[in-house]
Amino acid sequence: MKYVILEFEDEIIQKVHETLQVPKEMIEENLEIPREERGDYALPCYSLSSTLKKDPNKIAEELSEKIELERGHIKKTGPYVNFEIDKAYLSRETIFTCLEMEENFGELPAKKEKMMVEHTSANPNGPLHVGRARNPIIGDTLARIYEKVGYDVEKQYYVDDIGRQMAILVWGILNIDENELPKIERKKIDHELVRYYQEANRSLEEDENVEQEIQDMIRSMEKGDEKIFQHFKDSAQKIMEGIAGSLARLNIVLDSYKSESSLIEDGSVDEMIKKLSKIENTGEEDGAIYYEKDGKKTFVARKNRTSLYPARDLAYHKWKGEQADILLDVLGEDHKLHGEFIRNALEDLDIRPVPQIVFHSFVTFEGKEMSTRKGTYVTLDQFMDTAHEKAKEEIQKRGNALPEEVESTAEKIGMGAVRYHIIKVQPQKPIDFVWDEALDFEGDSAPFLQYSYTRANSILEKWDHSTLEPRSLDLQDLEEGEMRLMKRISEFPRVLMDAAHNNSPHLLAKYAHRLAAEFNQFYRDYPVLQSKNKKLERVAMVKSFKFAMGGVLRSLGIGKPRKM
RNA sequence: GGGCGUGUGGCCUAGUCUGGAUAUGGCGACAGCCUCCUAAGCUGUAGAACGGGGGUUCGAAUCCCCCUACGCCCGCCA
Repeated sequence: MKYVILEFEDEIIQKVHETLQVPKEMIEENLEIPREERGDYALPCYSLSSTLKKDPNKIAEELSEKIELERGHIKKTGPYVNFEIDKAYLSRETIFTCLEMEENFGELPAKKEKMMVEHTSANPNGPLHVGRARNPIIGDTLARIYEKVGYDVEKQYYVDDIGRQMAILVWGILNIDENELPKIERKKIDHELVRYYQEANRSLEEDENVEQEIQDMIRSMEKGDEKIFQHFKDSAQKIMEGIAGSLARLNIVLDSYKSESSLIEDGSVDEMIKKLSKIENTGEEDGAIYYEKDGKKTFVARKNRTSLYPARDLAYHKWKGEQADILLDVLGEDHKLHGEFIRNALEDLDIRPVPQIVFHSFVTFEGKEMSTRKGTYVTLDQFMDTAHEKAKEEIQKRGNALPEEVESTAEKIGMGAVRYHIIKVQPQKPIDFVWDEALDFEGDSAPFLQYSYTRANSILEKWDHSTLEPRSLDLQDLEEGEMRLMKRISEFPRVLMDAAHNNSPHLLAKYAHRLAAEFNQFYRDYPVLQSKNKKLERVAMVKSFKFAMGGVLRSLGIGKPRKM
């Protein structure tokens, strides 16, 4: 793999470093990507000027005079130095790299570290709703990005099969007559069972005895009552089937599941509580054990010494750390404090690695909170079905897809739209889910990306497939828009690195949109198959785009329709 | 009361970490483009001094302080 853009960056940093004798990190920090007219990279010399105690104009002048770039040129503009890469060279090499790597274009050398990305981990008490879908979409996209950047990634789901939520569900299943429940609106196990959960919550509010019965269940489960324990595990298992089914439709597949109950069964939670009680920041109150940091107490064990969630989650993180070198958790913003606790406590216990945590804020539905308990939500399944139907309608309206492919194409477009709609917004920003926006298939949407891909595909299908020998192409006199397209393509590995480094999957979505837009312009301006003297060259560019966009879509978990 | 996060044209959004040269893109609006590889596309116009105020700086959407609106959290729940 040869990525000209990365080589160019290195060259700039190296040469500025040699000329000014300032640390490379400092140059790297200051090097930025300016607006297009000014070149590919820019170095403002102001902050260098304070360390070097020299006029920034002088520094810019010195750099522009002394530095000779192998594949590009350098220009001083006031206190700035602008670097421009030789576009013909960049385009040529990018074409070669794309044609050689095909859809692996953009991937970086394999790294030694094993990574574990934990995402979703929703309580198994009912189907995922649109709000809960944000977590898996962020998690899966990050996992895909990290894979592309070279890590071996395991996608993990932590199944909370013993909490209060489970007790409520199990109580409902054991005590509520199916006839009292509303009709099933979808034949899917999680949708069927959530009715018991919702009805149990209603009983809980109306009847005080129910609370007592649920407490009793939790107590007997904790005391090791095998029968109750089995009920908990079975119910969780069933709901998990439903959740996994919904996720699979979005191209989200977990590699492994770890249940909370297993950590209790194998004694690792007790062990963790023992470890905790030995460290300085731990205290006891009334027999209960807590961890304290910055005046904030987190209880890890009750006075009867049964474990609390924080202790179990610590044991879980210790276990994860034994499976991988780098840990990444994707959590809702309600877990921020808990996340801090986990990181602090692991530090104090000297347990490594400490996880990186991506927090995302909540999704509201047309301004209102979504709640599984209250049943006020749009389920992910419902969203996916509606997206599929809308995509199907659009396909039929246009009539470009083959009849036998309508369903599979509608699925790719619909599911792509779902994922893209969620992933294009940075995680920490709140999303208000509005049907019309979610199902807008124009502009900044997945179908826009897929459309550009099918356009490329369509050209390539019409091409006679005559021999295309990259090295014998005439790539000397490329036109502006051709080079712009290749430049855009060449940025892919850089974007992947930035998205991974900042745990910002939305950066990839933004790039995907820029890439598709660039191709749409190329498509308008440069006939490919009708071209008299550049047909093969342009076919090579279209192929390059198809490979690059194919890789981008794969990293976003979005399907690639052939026609649409 | 305290902590964390968010506030950018009518609406949604990038940029904020790592301060820099005319603030990104989409929706909507208006005006255009299909005898030519799919118009889910493309071109153009109008529209924001970046929640408010103060400060640091040669320079602030970006850093610091105060205020404000909204979300989340502050349980021997998870």
